[in-house]
Amino acid sequence: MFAIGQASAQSGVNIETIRYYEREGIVTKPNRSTGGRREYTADEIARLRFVKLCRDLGFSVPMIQAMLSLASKEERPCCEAKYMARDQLPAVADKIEQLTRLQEALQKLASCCDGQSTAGEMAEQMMQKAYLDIREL
Amino acid sequence: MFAIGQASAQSGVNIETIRYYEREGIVTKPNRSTGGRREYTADEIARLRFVKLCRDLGFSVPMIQAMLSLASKEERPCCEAKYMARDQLPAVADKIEQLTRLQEALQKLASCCDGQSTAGEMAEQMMQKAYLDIREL
DNA sequence: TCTACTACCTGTAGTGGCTACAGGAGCAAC
DNA sequence: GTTGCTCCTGTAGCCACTACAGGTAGTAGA
Repeated sequence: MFAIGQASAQSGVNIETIRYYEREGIVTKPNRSTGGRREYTADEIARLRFVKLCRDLGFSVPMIQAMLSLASKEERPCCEAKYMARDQLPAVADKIEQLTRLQEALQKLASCCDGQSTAGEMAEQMMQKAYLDIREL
Repeated sequence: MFAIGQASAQSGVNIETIRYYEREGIVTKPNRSTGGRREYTADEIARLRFVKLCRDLGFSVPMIQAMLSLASKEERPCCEAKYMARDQLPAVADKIEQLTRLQEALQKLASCCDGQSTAGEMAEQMMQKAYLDIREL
């Protein structure tokens, strides 16, 4: 069992944010000690980490709740979870694709600079290229 | 030249949000018509699209401003832009890696279901696996 | 030219997702 | 038992939007 401070350190989620997630029902309420303090299991901490990961990746809370519900032990038809997972996949694939384009633009910018021309000129070219790529999506 | 409604439709950024970005200095002020209406160039719309893309990908506004400043025409030493681009790259690479893990977990969930066991059992296994992966980061 | 309608304007208030702070309580070590 | 840390609840504030109110520009038809 871990106190909220340990859960925060292990998950990377701010203590205040953990309590906020609990208030909002984004994560389940943990057990309490006799003194009224929250006690987290390793699994609960893993879920916090999962929420943080998804938030950092730009997913909305309702979307994260949908993904977490896939991991719930409720008896629901298998096909439902399958379709829910499939619903999330295009969004994930889109994000990966867009990030890859951004990465390429930044890599070019970081590598092609010859120390002669100004950064503005180089960056302008690269970012124009990135804009064009994005415009084609 | 495009009106704000067209800029919104082409960039996917809400009209109110475009005005907010202008107020906050996140994008430059566009020219105005004689009647005082905003008029956007294709390039300004591309920048709006770029901001939206980055926000959707979970980047903060200051980070996006840093990336946009790479594309500014200011005279600044080339190496500075290069280092700025290099600063952004690890964050982008991290996001791609984490999204790829998430994608794998969801793909397994979407494909391995045999229609016999409950979704809860399957998803629990998959998500436990995903949690373990994340824990190792 | 008048009227109706739509898209735009400024300004302000509200929302989602946190984050910080106030004031107090649990608990371990000395 | 008191010092010092971590925790508690509750509330207020911040960032990044989003919605709404009340009014103006521009356009199209009678």
